[in-house]
Amino acid sequence: MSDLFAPLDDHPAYRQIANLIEERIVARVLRTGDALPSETDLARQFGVNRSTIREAIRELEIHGLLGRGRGEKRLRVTRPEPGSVSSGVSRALALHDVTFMELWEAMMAIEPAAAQYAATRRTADQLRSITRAHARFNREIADTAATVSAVLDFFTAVAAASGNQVLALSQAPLNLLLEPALSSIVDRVPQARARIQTAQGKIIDAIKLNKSEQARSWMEKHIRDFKRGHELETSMA
Amino acid sequence: MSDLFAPLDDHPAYRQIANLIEERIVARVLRTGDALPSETDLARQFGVNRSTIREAIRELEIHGLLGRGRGEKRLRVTRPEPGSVSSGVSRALALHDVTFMELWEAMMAIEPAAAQYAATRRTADQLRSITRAHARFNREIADTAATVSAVLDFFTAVAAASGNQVLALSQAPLNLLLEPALSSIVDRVPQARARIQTAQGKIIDAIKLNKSEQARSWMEKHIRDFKRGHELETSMA
DNA sequence: CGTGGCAGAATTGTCGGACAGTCCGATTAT
DNA sequence: ATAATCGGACTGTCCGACAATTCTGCCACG
Repeated sequence: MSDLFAPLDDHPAYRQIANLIEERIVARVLRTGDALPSETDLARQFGVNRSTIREAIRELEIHGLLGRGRGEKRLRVTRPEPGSVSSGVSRALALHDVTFMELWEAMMAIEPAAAQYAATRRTADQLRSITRAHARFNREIADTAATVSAVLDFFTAVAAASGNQVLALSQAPLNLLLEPALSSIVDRVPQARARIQTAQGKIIDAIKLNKSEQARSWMEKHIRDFKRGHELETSMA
Repeated sequence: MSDLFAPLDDHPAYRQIANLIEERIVARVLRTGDALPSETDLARQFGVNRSTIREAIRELEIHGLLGRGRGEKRLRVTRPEPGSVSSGVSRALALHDVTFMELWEAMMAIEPAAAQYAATRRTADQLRSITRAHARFNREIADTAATVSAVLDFFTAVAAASGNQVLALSQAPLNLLLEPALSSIVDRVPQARARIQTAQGKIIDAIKLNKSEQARSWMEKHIRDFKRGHELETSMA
């Protein structure tokens, strides 16, 4: 199984430094909100050139571990938000030519679970977020883009209300993948809007009344509908 | 909903360049396997300094869109693999203090689905990967770390066999989060090994015989066991 | 006492150039 | 044809520099 010699990979300095800083952040030595030392200072501490430091921080910045408020110069330690991570995942998936079926299967696994937990754990505030997305969906009947965006917001709000960060973070990338497919469906399948509206309403009712089983099963129906919509849409292409 | 003025964010040059190159990659102008022009050349084309180019490339390299084979100098376009993306996700989750219950709920959503699809779609090769992980688990009864790693490999192999890249990519980060918790369980709950062994065996049988419902339900049992194990383990801490 | 404004220090983004180590390709030797 | 060799190309790292912007301490003023 294992060879006698492993291929040695020499990590360039900027990668090592990135890892070192990351360690400190994950170990909470550098806590969220703390400002990072200046690039010059870091260069001195690590005994490398500022250019090298810059390449290292770029890595952490991209991972969302470092960031800065708008118009702020110094970097500070931040906690990566779902959005910053999910874009990376969905770009990866896009490049792998994900099919609608793959996406759909994943949604069938994740969204109903999220709805179920949302029904038992949602706060009043989270419920409001969900209804707000639903209201926006009802309002934006004309504009396809706005409609789609409201649907995605609905999913995001439900996932957030599940009180489960892992589910929320797993759900986030699905949205970005769903967007183009959903646009076509909404555009070309007339009955789609009405069905989405009904389903969202039922899901909200269940979540409001803490009926987890109902929330789950309505979300399942809702997602199933997407498959039907997609089949209709492709058949009329 | 939308303010009158959006906060304008000036994109630094290295970010713009990164986006430009990324566009070309996503649009398949630069295709997988193609070698990227040299840094000097890119600097000339974009009319910026090589340092700037380097910071831009770093971004794409981290996202897994660029990479180089071992001991290769030139960068080439690559497709991001689950591993490269998942580490980012799980780091994000780790920083958010994910609880075992959150992780467990997500596993309950994803792993049974993966097992189910694996049972209907696995190739002979993928089945071999799964059995190999199982065999390694059986062999490594002494070393906790090796045992845990074999369990994680089992999950990875099943997810890969599901033939669904979205599920596979959603599953990957869970492994990294599971590792520490599973180590404790394996270390301190004596019956854990036996139960894992049984469950893996049943799952493999079901996948081998293309019995998707059985694969799903055994995977569910398997994951449920983790919760029991975790409860036992914490109660004896 | 709080507020606003200002000069100077600090910091980032970008630039130019430089050099050692290593990889690649072509040429030459076996 | 295969193996050794050599020069060019490229990356990783360093140095030094400068404009633009932000931060900070200080001072005047209401």
